[in-house]
Amino acid sequence: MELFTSTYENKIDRKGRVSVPAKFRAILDHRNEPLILTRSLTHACLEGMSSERMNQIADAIDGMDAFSEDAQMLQMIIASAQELRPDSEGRIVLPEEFLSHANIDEMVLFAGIGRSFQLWDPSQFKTRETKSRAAARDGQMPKLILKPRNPTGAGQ
Amino acid sequence: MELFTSTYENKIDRKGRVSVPAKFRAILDHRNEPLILTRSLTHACLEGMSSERMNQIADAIDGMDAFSEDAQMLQMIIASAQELRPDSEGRIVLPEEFLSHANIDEMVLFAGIGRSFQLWDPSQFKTRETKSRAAARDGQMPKLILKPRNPTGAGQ
DNA sequence: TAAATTCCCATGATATCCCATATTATCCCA
DNA sequence: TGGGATAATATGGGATATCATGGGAATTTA
Repeated sequence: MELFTSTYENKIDRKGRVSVPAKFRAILDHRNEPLILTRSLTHACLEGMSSERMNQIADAIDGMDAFSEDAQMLQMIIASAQELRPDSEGRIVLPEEFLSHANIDEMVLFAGIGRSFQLWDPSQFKTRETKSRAAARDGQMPKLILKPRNPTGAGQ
Repeated sequence: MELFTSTYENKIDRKGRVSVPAKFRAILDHRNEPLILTRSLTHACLEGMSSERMNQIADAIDGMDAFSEDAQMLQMIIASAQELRPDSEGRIVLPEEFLSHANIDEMVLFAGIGRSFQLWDPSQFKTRETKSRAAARDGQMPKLILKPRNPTGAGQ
């Protein structure tokens, strides 16, 4: 499975359009799946993913007690989701509630985080990155235990 | 598993391209995997690895609480990683943020360190090497404990 | 019908492809 | 074992393709 990696900083034009990075589009196109955006529950950013990933989240919520506080909170992820179809040039228009949630005005920073990606106001992302790197230098790195992967992907 | 060994010093041409040492390419090609570069969290250098390792990190994140601090720090690793496909001559173009992180300008030193390799500014690497060797002569040699390997390689 | 959205084409910048060449490493045979 | 032949590698540069971005025109929405 291809991963969303790296960061890209793209401009919002006067019509409100912004290019989805070609590498990200290629991953979505390759799976022939539409792009889903949601507002992050914990950060001033947006989450982008394939609809398959959104289904995984729905499945995870279905596995919980449906009336629990946790389930209801996570349902907000799905409630805020929008399917955005890029135009023939690979651009999308971010709705107003998305822009304000992430404090995005003229530039969008796309950050690949593996199975999904995030959309940030560039300066807010850079602040976060600086803090993470400082924490890493201070030895606050999380334990990372790498497991050999099943070549067939069957165990995934 | 084949190891990345030895050091190579290659030139960055006026288009910003630099040859990945053929020996390193052969290891990656052999696994048919793209090359991933990240900025080291601890040093002024870049880390090169196969995408297999990036997938392992993504798997580890999926197994964690998605909203935890730990998961977020690991996501930052993926966000700062770039997948670089060498051209038909085996060259890559190092993006600006990578060059500045490692203080690389016209030459790149590739240092094989086993399961992965590093990219350094040649003079900074040589300074490091000198210091390490001096420390070793001063008796600051770490204990090196070797274990017999499982011939099948199953135990990693 | 005015405003907003979508479609389509244009363009500059950048990255990639492809071929050429010098230099180094490897091979092979006397 | 030496040394010329051969192959692999790093490097250079022109041609081509891709990508992000811009904007006019057509279409939809309110």
